[in-house]
Amino acid sequence: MAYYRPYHPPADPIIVRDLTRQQDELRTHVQLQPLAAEPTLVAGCDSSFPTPETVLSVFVVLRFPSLEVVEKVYHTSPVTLPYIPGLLAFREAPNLLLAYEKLQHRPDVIMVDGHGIAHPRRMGIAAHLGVMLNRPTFGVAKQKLTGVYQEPALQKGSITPLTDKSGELLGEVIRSKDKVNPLFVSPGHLCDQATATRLTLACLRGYKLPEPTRLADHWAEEFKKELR
DNA sequence: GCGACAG
DNA sequence: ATCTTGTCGC
Repeated sequence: MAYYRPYHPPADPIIVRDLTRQQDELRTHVQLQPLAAEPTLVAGCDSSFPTPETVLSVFVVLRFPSLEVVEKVYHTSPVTLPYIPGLLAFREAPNLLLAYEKLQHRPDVIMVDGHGIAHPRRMGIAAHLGVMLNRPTFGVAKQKLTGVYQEPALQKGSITPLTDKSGELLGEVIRSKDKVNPLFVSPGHLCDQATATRLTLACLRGYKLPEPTRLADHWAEEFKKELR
């Protein structure tokens, strides 16, 4: 279905080199481990762009495992960087952090819209945000960034590993709903693959996207409309 | 040199 | 991500 291949405009090589080094430094702080305890509050976050020069980030907090919404906030800032594959965090994380600060509740774990360690340098936006906040995070992406995998069975719940060419596990490809494109789930920080996958499945409610990201996606779209 | 390329 | 209508399939 990918009739057109996205064209990625050339990015300033100086900026790319600097940000890439920052990722390598941040990477040394990442820790993959099970959560200290079963979560009570799970957050979801996502960003939208009301205008090409404005970022709008949303955070929603849900009680777990009931998934009832307990809070939702958003924040907007001017865009400072274009989208560059692999450097998404530097474009969206700063504003996500500002939105996070507005929360009255402290989520036990955060589900991020994007990859965790399933990244060329193992520093996707979920891992990046986790290190910045020093909080548990994992990523749920709709498209692959890097790695290889076999298509999971068409039935909901089917899972396949996402690995790099050397066989290292980067994440898991999950069919969250019958016959819909699978999701790419990977740990970010202070979380492990088993936990990320387990929570993703526990947050499904009949839709392709797990509730935290689905609702964050929804509100990112709603708040965007309100701003125009 | 040729593809791949989160949101 | 964003623009943007109808349409095919379950």
